[in-house]
Amino acid sequence: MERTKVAELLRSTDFGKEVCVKGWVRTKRGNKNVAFIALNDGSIIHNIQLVADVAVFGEEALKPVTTGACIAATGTLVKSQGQGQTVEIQAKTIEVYGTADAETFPLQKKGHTLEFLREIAHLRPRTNTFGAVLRIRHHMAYAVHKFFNDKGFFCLHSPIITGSDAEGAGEMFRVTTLDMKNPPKNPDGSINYKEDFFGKESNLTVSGQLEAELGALALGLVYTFGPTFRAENSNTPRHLAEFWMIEPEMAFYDIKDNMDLAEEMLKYLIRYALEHCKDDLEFLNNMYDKELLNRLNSIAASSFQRLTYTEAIEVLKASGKKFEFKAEWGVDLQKEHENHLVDHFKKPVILTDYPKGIKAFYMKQNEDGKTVRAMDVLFPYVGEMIGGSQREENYDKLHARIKEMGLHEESLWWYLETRKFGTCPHSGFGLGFERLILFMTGMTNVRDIIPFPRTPKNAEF
RNA sequence: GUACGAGAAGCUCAUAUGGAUGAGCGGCUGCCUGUUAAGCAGAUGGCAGAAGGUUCGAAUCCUUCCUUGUACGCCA
Repeated sequence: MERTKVAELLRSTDFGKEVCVKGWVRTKRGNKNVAFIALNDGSIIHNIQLVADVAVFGEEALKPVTTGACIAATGTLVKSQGQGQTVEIQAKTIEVYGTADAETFPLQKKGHTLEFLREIAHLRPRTNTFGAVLRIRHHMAYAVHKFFNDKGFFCLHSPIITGSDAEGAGEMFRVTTLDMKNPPKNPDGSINYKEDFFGKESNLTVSGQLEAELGALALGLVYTFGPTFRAENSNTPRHLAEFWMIEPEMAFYDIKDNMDLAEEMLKYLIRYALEHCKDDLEFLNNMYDKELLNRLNSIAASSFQRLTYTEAIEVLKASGKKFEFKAEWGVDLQKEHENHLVDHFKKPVILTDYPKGIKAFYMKQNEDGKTVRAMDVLFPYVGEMIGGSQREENYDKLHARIKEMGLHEESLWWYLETRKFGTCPHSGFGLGFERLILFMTGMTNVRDIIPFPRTPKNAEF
C-alpha cells in the first residue's frame, strides 16, 4: 500500500479508508489492552495517533515500538474516540524498520535544552523545535528564489573557492592541497604557492558580491544565494564560520532603489512565512517566544524608518541616554546605539550615508567627500540584518580608494575592469540567511537555525 | 579576542559558612480496559570537566587548561 504523509492524513475526513503511514515514534503509552503510538514523519509538526489493540498484536510485538523507532503501519483511518485529535489510525499491521534502544536513545519524551540538543545535532531534527525550524528554513529559501524570480532576477552562482584576498569582509579559510607537514618552499623560506593546486593562494569565499557585480553588469538583475566562510573568532549567538548569504546586485539601481528592494523583500518573506508556516510558527510562538507572531505581523505592516548616519548620531545625542561608548560622528555605531535606534522608532531602521572611513572600499562616495552611500538595515530582535550600498562605478574614484586603503590592487584587476568597460550605476546588499531565520522563528542562537553549525572549535557532524 | 557565569546520575537541577552526596524527569519492573510530554508504586543509576595545589578533610577554596552560556568586539 502506498504511504500517505501525516500532513495529509490529519487533513483527511475519509473515515473508513485503509491507509499506510511511515515515520518515527514520538511516544507510546497505554495499558494492558491498548497502546497509543504518536507517530511523526516530518511532513508536519503534528503527530498522528496509532491505536493498537494489544490483544491483536501481542505485548511482545509492541515492545520494539519505542520512542525513536522507525515504523510502517497500516490500518483504518477513523474518527478519534479520545480528545486531543480528530483523526487516528486503528492499526492492523506494524512493521519495525529500525529500533531505537530506549536505554541509549538520547531523546526522551520530555523536553531538552537547546544546548544539549546541539551535542546531538545528528538527532535533533527529530524534535518538534528543529522540525519546525528546518521546515521554516526551507520555505524561506524557496521564498527567496521565488521573490527574485518573480521580479526578473537571475540566480548567479558565485564561486566558493576564490583566488581573491581583497574582499575585505573578514579572515579567510585557506584552501590548499599542499602537504602541510612539508610544503614546497621558495629560496627565502616562504611557502611556494605556485606548486599549489591553483598555482596561487586560494581561500573560501567571504562574499559573492564582487562576482555578483560582474553578473549585474551583464544580466541587469542578479542575486547569489550560497555559503560563505569567515575564519573570525566570533563567539556570539549571531555569528557562524559557515553561513548562507543572499546577495542581490542590480544594475541601474541607486541607493534608494536598493532600500526599496530590501524593504520589499523582507516584508515579502515575513508574509510568506506567515502564510506557509502557520503550524510551525504557532508552535514556536507558544514554546519559545509569545511575541513572535505579533512581531512578524507588525513588521510586515510597518514602513521602515530611513535616516542617515548623521541624523542617527543626532537622535542618539538628543536621547540624553548614557551610553558606554559616546555616539560621535565618524565612529562606527555600537550595538547599544543600534539597539537604541530600533527601540526609539519601534520598527526596522535603514541607516545610510556612513562616514567613508568605517565602510568598505567599493561603496559609492558622496559629493561631500566624507560619506559613502552605504545602507544597513537594523531589525528589532536580531540587529543588523542587511548590509549594502550603492557601488562606486567611477574607475578613478574606486582606484584611488583601493590605493588609499592599501588594498592589493593586482588581485582586483578584473573587478576594476568592469569600471573601465561599460560601467554603470549599480547597487546591492547582503542578507544573512541565518539572521533572517532567527528573526522568523524567534530562536535566539544561530547555532539552532542551521542543521550543522560551524563555529570556532566546533566542526562535529 | 575581552568580561562575567556554568561544568555532579541519560536529562534538568538542589547540595548555607569546606565535614558521610540529594530530587524531579527519562529508562527499567509492576499496576491501571482510550491515553494525550498519561497516572500510581518500586528498584536501579554519580567516586561532582581535566590536571595540580591548600587542608585532618574539597562538588565547595586557589592555579592552569578544556568545554559551554551570555554580553561586547569583528560582521551578515
